[in-house]
Amino acid sequence: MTDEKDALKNDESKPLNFIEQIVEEDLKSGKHGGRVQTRFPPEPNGYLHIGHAKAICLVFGIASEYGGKCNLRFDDTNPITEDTSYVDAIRKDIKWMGFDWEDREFYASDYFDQLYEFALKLISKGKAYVCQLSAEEVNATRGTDFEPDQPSPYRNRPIEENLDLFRRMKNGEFPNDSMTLRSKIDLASTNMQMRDPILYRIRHAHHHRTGDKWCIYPMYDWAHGQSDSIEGITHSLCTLEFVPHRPLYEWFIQELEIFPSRQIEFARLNLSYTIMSKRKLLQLVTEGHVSGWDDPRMPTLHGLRRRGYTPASIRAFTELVGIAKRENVIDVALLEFCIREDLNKIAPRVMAVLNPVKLIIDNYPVGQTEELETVNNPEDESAGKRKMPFSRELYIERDDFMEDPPKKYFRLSPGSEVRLKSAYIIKCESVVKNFDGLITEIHVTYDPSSHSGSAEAQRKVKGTLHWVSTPHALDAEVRLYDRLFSDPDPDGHKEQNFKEFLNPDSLTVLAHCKVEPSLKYANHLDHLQFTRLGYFNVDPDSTPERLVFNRTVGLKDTWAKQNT
RNA sequence: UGUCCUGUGGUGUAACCGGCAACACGUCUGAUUCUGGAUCAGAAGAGUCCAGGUUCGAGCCCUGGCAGGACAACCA
Repeated sequence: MTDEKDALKNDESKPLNFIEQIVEEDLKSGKHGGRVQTRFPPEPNGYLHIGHAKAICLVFGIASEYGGKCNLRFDDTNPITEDTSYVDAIRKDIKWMGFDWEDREFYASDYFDQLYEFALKLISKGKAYVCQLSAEEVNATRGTDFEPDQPSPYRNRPIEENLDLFRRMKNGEFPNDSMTLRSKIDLASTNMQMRDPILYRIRHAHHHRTGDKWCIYPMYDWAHGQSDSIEGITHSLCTLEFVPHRPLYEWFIQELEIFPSRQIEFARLNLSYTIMSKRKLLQLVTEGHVSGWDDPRMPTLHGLRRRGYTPASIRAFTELVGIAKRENVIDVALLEFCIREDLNKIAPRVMAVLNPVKLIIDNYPVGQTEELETVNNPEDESAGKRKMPFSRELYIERDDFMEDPPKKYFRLSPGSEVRLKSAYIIKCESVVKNFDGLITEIHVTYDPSSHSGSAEAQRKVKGTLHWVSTPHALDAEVRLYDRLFSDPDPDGHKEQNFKEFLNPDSLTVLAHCKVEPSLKYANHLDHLQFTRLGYFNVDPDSTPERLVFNRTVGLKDTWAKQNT
């Protein structure tokens, strides 16, 4: 991991993204004494997804690239949506991605006391007031783009009274929603965020960390920037939707005279055919469209992990998508490219027949079995070899045989010769069909001198087929996942509409898959490549009695064109 | 009808102090046959949102438009 980062840093040909440029300028000018400190600030109200992975790689990456540190800080200011189960899931995901926040695990709720003191300071300066308007009433005072808001009747409440009321708010003397603390900024600002934003609301709710200590909770704007300052964050990286909040972020820093963290925004990741909105993902879970946050079809890190994605492939992906400020939609094909590229190197090749048809070798002795050696991974010699049982009856893929083949069909057909992977060259002699005309047996003869690896075996044949020995084959269940949504941009649709694009065929279970016997106790194997079917992992529910495999990603779909 | 952000091949990201628009994915073509849908070789595809201006020279600087996005939660 560290080596990888160092290599990146030393790669002069790699252009700097705009954030790296900012950091380097700051370093050059000696800002903050050359210190770089970032943070990853998730709200524990959902699972992390591939979009968060981009942010994680960015903030941890920037820190390590410039000799800094990155904190993990849970933005837990809203007790009614947050939960410790999410905290645990988020921690697990960041570790899985390969990043380490060491002992710097913080919580915005750690700063509630400090934040309260800050609020008292703001009130004392006459820059905040306790407002007793209801949410509806506040809305009614809102102006328009070119009309200022009407001032709250409580806007000019005396400082002492504000201090008293705010203390009593904190002490629980008032019911939920009865009053708020608002900052006093500029009701005519063209930036809506500056029109007396709310700092605190009353919530008599149990918090997953502070319990019942507090009944007033800070809003995002009041908590986030100040938490950055408290931690001495030098570069506070966030997504574009917070751009209009930056003036407020800076206003608080100036008024409170605290550490000047700088907020820098970048464009969030969007993936085609994929939903990233946490709210919508939650809906998929709660309404039962998926089995949970870790459903293999979910874009969550938990889902991707269960599906067989590797952290390295996701890191490579975030590197490829880059960092910029323009809205973007990344083609899922790029993510799939990254996982194929990774798995191609590490996944052992295994024989599996999805749609089997029997192949009988007429001149092979009845009852004989031999063990043939085959390489586990042609891309990686250190992966070693294994034995495959071979016998008179085999299964091959039904579409690897054609009775009446087109010109460039290089697989098996009447009279043609092909090689059985790691075994012998065979020649098709005849076929047996049932009443419906369906082929039930293919009869072939084999060339005993064409054993894989022998001198005679140098003879060229047109095609190579994968196979499994019928008496030795294991039954397995293979899950092929299609995309969850049929629309390229389901996230672009507002509100409920995204559900119209749910793909009813997103999960297909195929029984009757035949796999080679070496997979009986394959649970320890993380990744496999089933010949021509794609990359798979072993489902956590799999047992030796019931083998279940998830397809991580299919192989690149050019088979039809190659037709060989 | 406001403020802010952003406009570069199909997608994404580059292009130093203005100097022949590059890389990756995707697409296509060819080679290759013990599977590797890999690999190798090659091709097509943008003249940088538009219109002016400055300049020997503009994706980059200036002016004016246009388009897309964000912002009007007691969410973050």
